[in-house]
Amino acid sequence: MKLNIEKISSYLKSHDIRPSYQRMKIFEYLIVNKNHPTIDMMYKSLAPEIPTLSKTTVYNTLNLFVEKKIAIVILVEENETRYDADTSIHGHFKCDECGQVSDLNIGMDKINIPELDNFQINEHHLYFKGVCDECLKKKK
Amino acid sequence: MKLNIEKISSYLKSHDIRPSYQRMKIFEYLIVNKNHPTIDMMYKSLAPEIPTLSKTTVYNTLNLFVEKKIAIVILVEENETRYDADTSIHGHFKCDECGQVSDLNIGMDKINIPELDNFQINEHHLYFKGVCDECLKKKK
DNA sequence: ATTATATATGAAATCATTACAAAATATCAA
DNA sequence: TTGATATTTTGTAATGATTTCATATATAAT
Repeated sequence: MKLNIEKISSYLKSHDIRPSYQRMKIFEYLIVNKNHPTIDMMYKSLAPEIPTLSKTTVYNTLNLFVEKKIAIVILVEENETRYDADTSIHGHFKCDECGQVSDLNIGMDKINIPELDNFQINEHHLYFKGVCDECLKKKK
Repeated sequence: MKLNIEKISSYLKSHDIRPSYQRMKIFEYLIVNKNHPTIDMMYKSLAPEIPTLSKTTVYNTLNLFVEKKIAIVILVEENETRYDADTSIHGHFKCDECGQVSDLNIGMDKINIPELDNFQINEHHLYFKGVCDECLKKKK
């Protein structure tokens, strides 16, 4: 997706979200950074640019994005929630050393689970935790 | 694993955990129920039997179990943590209707992820959310 | 028995998230 | 443009899960 304002605006509109300034900046943050941020990361990053920004607005906006299905919740930690504007089915890896969360290209179609044959599946979640190759190199 | 006290006691000891009454009852709860409980579920279930039980003890005990690797943390909800005494690699399904969390037999070996070739993987997490077959029948 | 160590307990603190009411902003009809 | 109305944003207070901490209790060692 391109980054210009009009693209973001029409993308939000097409998902029944009125494109306010805050909503556009928050959505832009997600697609530019692709870093699976926490609420606090987004707030800290955008606050200088939007001095009146309230953390509540970040919460409200992300809840709206999830409800309208243009973002998903990612749980890789016990104490905080992360978000991703990539709603396609894919996995994640969290490095316990550098803290980065990266994407994994995993089509869930590869995984066949007979136990779920008669189940209705709404959400797919796959993630790993460990140490990434960069951090492994540094540790040597 | 058998359920008798001595088996539990020696299992805890073999993992460097002193088998106090509370610890044994909490571990017994996990392997008898296999229901991936929250702290509150364990506390409410055991409190009548152990009137002096404190919720802090349940927290402390589960943190100890996880540290000593005889239990794992399961994240399927944003607001609460669940636990499982089955530490083998497997997946979970949470039904949004009845709330039950069930096990899935998924060897992660089936999933080959080239992106992680040079990564050290410590934890594997796979879960799905949706509606189970029982609840689908009831809805018709 | 006595002392030392480990564990359990409950109250208070912490921290992410939500609820709520008021202020600010945008939309729309005239 | 103006005013009326609905929507969004904001800040504070409330909520709820989890942790901290000091004390009490139980267990182990001498």
